[in-house]
Amino acid sequence: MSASEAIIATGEATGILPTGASRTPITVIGTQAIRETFDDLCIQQAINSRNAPGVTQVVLNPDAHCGYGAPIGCVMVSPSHIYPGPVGVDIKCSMSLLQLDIPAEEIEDRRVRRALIDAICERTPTGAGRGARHVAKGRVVDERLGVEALVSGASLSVCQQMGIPPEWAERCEDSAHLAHDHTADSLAMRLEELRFRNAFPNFCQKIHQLGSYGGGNHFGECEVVELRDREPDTLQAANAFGLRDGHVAFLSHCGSRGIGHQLAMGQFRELQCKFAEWGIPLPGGDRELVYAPLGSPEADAYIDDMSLGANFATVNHLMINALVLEAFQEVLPGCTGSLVYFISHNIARKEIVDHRPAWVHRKGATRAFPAGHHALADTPFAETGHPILLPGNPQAGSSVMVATQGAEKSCYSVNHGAGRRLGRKRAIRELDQKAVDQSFDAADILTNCRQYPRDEAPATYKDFEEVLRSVEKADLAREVARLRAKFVIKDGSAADD
DNA sequence: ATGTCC
Repeated sequence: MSASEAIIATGEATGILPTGASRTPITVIGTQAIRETFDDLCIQQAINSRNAPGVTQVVLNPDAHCGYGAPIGCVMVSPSHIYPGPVGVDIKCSMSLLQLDIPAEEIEDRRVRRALIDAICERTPTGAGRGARHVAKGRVVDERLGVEALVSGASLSVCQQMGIPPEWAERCEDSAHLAHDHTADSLAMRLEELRFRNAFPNFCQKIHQLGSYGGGNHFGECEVVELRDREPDTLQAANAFGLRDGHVAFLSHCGSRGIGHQLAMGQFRELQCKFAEWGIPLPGGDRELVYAPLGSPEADAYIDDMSLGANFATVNHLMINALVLEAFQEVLPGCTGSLVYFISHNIARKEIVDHRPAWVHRKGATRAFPAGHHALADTPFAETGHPILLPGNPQAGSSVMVATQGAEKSCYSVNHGAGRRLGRKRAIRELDQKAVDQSFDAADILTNCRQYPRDEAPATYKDFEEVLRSVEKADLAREVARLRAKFVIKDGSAADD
């Protein structure tokens, strides 16, 4: 039986995979059209993850596709083990949304939008590369403050020193990540140890990347908020989120940049060496699925490194939002902005699953706690559920959703976007540059790119409507607002040849 | 995702 034949559909929206008589099957979220997008390797990765030691549940989301060890677009739960691969190479890659008090009409004029693009690009660099690409009005963070950000995340002190409104920390899924022993001191010691071992060449250059987007699928996007409907539930959620219908908002997607990459790769390498040295069998024979039992020095080290990367990503996002707000204020003096939410889709968190604590690894998956969830008790979202930020593509729009009680079936998780349909190489080979650029022009969506990267064109992503239909039919979440793109900030250097 | 080949 081939891997894809192992999918058993149990309804319009969910399917299961048999993975052995005694285990809970994999939960698959997706309409039939979506399930057909899962290729054999993606399914095989899900099965390997499900059969891996200590794993009690795996959820495959509609945006799933092949990843490092585990599919991007999956949730893996373990009460006893931690898995670096199912967090991924970009630790705490996340979404954030800034609501501005600007009516949509004020940015209708293309010249205003062009000025905004320039003002934002002067502050927030895009692209990979050594350190932050030089930008005229970026913010330089020195070594001492960089260390403080890595160790304590978006603390009051860090926010104040970086010009981040401290109240934004309350609008974070997690504003700070602690060490394995729940202290920040151990994180500081771990960071010192890593630097002593020279695990961070060019540390200061990596710190300079605070406030930058990076490349690949990372982006900043100016949106107009369009509430889904005027039903009381939608209005209550929109109100709690601080969303304003018909007004401008700014959506950001980025992660922990070079430092998270260095931390993740270092962990993969070290654990793979230990598995080889000790002759431990690899789950599904895949070295990308190495793991560590909780309580072991290896697990402690991974949790610490993940937290360091996660704190960088958090401060990076908040600084980007502060810089974007500053750019808006330069072009449209007097405007104000407030953070709707900052939420990750590449992180492992300790949560309660089936009444006991477990590490929930979300790899290209978004936490989805509904109204009344115990973990939201002391947050602004206790009565509504927190905002779920899902990038679709600039032409289909992006979505703000909120979880329903049905999200329990997916370990309180949803997808993290549309998911890739075409591989990058194939997209570059098959898509016509002129057609891609003209499609943006026709939709009146401006970009900072001279040429929009073909491997990031909307056509390279799955049908966003079908993905959202999968989420709603499975009764995981409902849409609160659609975000309509007005301009995109992205690394366009690859398409420039 | 990534100092995308030190």
